[in-house]
Amino acid sequence: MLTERQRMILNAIVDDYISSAEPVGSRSISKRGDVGYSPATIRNEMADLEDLGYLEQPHTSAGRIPSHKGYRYYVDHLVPWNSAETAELGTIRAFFAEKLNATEQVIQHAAMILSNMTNYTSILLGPEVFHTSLRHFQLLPLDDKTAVAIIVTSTGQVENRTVSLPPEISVSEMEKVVNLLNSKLVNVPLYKLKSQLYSELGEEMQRHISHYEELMQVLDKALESDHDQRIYLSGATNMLTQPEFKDVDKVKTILDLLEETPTLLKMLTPASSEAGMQVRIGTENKHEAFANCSLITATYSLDGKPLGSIGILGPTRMEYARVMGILGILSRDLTAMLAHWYK
Amino acid sequence: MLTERQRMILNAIVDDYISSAEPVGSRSISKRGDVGYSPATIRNEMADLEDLGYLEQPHTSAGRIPSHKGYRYYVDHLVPWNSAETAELGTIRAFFAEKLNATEQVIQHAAMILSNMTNYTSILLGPEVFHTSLRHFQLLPLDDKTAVAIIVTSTGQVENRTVSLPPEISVSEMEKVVNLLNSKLVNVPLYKLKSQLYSELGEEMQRHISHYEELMQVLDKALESDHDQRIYLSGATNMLTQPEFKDVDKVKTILDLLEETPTLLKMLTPASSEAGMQVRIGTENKHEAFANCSLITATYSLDGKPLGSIGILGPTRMEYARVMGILGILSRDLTAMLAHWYK
DNA sequence: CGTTAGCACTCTAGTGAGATGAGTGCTAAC
DNA sequence: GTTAGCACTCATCTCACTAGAGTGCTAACG
Repeated sequence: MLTERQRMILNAIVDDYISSAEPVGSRSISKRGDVGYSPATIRNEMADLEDLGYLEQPHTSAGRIPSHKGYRYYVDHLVPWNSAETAELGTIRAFFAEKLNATEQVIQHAAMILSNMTNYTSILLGPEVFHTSLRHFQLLPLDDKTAVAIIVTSTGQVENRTVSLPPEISVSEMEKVVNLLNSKLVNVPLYKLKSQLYSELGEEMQRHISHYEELMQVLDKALESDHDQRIYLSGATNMLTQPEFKDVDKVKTILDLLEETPTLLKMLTPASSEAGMQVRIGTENKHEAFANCSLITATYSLDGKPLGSIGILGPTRMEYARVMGILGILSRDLTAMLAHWYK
Repeated sequence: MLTERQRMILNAIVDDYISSAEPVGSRSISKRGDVGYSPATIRNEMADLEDLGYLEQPHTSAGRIPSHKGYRYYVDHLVPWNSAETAELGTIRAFFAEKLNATEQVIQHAAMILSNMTNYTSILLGPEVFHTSLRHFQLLPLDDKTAVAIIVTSTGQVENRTVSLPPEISVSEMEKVVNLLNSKLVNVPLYKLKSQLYSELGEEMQRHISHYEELMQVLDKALESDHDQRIYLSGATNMLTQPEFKDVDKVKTILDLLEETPTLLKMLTPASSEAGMQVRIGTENKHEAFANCSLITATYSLDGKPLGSIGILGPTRMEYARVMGILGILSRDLTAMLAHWYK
């Protein structure tokens, strides 16, 4: 349990370090004014805080920097929550006022806005297709061997994939099946699509249609969602501006990881399942390359169900208060917009 | 006009510098063996080559490095063309053997292969949609206010965009129009779509359909291609491995530019119009941030018309021979594949 | 007893003076 | 025409030294 004074000092140190990226000494804290003690007193407290594990010393004669535990305490107990609200609200409201009309574009645009506002890297997880339902299915022949399968979801997203057609199946048969699908499977959630295909339609199709096996293979391929979630990344190069990443090699491994969709998915998906804001500091992220990074995530939802998440990746020395404020507003607004959109 | 010996020496210097990134001295060239002269002789020639503008000296007591003019000469006259062929052919052939079946996926995958093979950054320009034609158009209502417009091109690419519907237009009218479009505009090149819409169908529609104005606005919006070319970037972070870009600030501006689609388009489009391979060295690229970069581009085509281009961006000290070899093979194979695909 | 001033101590970062060595340009000899 | 030899240049490395920031401890103060 920390004393009030210790909390003040810890808060001051984290604040200072966030904006300067330099170890902070007792004198500079004393001079800030909000902690009315002499450097000597502060030094004593700092020594205690270090013993408790909240601070670290790069070397004997340097100031202190927050440890992971220190950041965690700061985030959990000290972050001045509402500080960002007023300042940033304008930009975000202006963004939503633009009323872009495709979900995908909104998200993509939001990623850009986020990274520009924060100067960190933003990672947005698009609406989870699994939670949306089928609006329309279509199979469009390109030539005698191939066709494009188009799936439109209830949120207006369009997925398409090219499939090759077995020569045994005639065009008219194909059409029959597509019509059947559209009449029976519309409004079925995407993740149930395949199972319903077999359970509800299997029998009927087997009766009316020859080459059942081959046809099912085609449909299987067509309904398979290769990327069930889309990832939007923006401002990855902002990593390079952080002094702690001036070492090119380290930043290379981070940027490389950011190019890998599976890695990002793995980082964001746990957060997307439960609502609210989550902060993962340093090694709390699985990947050791992110040991010096923090990831703040929030979710947006439709009908109370979390649909996707928005995240900001930055150094552990991140402007937590500001970023959390911005993310909070954006996720609320995004949720509100989606609700308004799809009633 | 360079003497044979000068060419040999220039060639040796560029080769050496490409692999070492260090200024190369007379002694090391003499020791290579392929130039059978003493360091002193080579020094004399090097001084001449510097006077002629092919070489540069970072400072008096350093070796020489190739100037832009030197690289240009190397690329134009000295590149050992066929050296790469045999070595790299395997990987590329294996790639095409996989027979991915959607143009888009092939290109995207090709970008990855390229950047992995070369350790540079690859920039691919997707098939220019303008040169393809309409296969199918569809307008799919989402709710009473919005609809998804879907355009399928002759190469199987699917474009989609959300449009908002004016309340005056009824669904049945909408359907009539879409049917009309499909019967009249299929196989029309995309870039002629809008003009044909007005010239061929305008009159007829005006006769049969009320709310002509509003409807045309919707169609205008639906047929507008926001990105008529898609850009695929891969291996941007490979820039970070080059010793000349160890300065984080410089590499930041480069990576930032690479995130801007318009910049990339501007860099690649001139190259995509004329067939063959192009090398732009250093300041030959418009952007001053690319003063230390070279861009090698090749085009792939369909029916003899260049469709798009593939490019490799690296430091001026690039492995020209290898990259040009790889690009040559890949562009030929890509062309062959497209030809085979769409007959 | 909590707080503060003072002081010795530690350690990093920066500076400047050699020393090193790679590489050149020139001259003279082969 | 080619090469060996040599003086010269200049970046880089090393090392010692200094300055400065910051600490920990002790003793004094209210």
